Amino acid sequence: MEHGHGEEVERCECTHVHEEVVKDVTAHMPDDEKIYDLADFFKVFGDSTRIKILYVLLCSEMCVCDLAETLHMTQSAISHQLRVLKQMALVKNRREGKTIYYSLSDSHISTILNQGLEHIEE
Amino acid sequence: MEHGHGEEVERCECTHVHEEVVKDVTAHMPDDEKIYDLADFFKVFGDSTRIKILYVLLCSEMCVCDLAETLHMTQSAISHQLRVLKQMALVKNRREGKTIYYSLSDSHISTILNQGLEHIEE
DNA sequence: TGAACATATGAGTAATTGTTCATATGTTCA
DNA sequence: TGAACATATGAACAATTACTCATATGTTCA
Repeated sequence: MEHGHGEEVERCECTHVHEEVVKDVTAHMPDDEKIYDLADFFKVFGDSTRIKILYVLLCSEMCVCDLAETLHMTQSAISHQLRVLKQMALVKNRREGKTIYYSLSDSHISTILNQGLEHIEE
Repeated sequence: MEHGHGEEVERCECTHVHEEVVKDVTAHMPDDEKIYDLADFFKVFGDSTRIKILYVLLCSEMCVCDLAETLHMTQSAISHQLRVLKQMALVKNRREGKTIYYSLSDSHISTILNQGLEHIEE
């Protein structure tokens, strides 16, 4: 049983592909670009330092310095991670003199964190 | 103004820590272990191959071979990722002869994916 | 203006991770 | 039983990533 695309590299050796299902599912998949964006989005949640930062900001707006103190990490490490969170539009900041205060910029965040918690708690 | 823990390494040079806020927030943080589990959970969603697999399975139960065909990837690569998804209890499988069918094992998954989509679509 | 402070950032490094390749495990059927 | 098939897995490698260190940017205040 041929797969019908001789010009492509053969990826799968199985001879019994269920072609209808494959076609059907393929038709209902989100665009590749959207998939990559989604993965990048969740990647941001896939680091404990960033999760901690989000939980802190869920509780209170905070400056970089206090975040570092709270999480027992260097100012630089926190600053780097805040940059990642900001790029993904999860946090925003405002300046007050020398100090820069960060806060959550999206209301989905607690929902997403809670869904995650529900899962890992079975 | 001392921070009051001389035995610890000094992580933050700022001299103006807002101690009350730090204390308050610290008291309301989830356990470290839970934070790590959460990060590990979201890490699983932070890869486009795994996201694709989840979207496929959201649509239909499927064998490893068909997944590889659908996503244009090797059987081995898919199998490795299915292992990760299974360890996180996101997918389950059943055997039927030589074939092993995978399907979603958790109803939160579509909710979580949708929350992510909502965010990246602004 | 210049010193002190709060934050940001680039380069370097160690650790993690996704894929490939080769091969092992487990099932069916002649 | 042994050949063919479907899936799983370990080792190796390339790419990514989180942190550190040094330093740059930007603000305040004397």
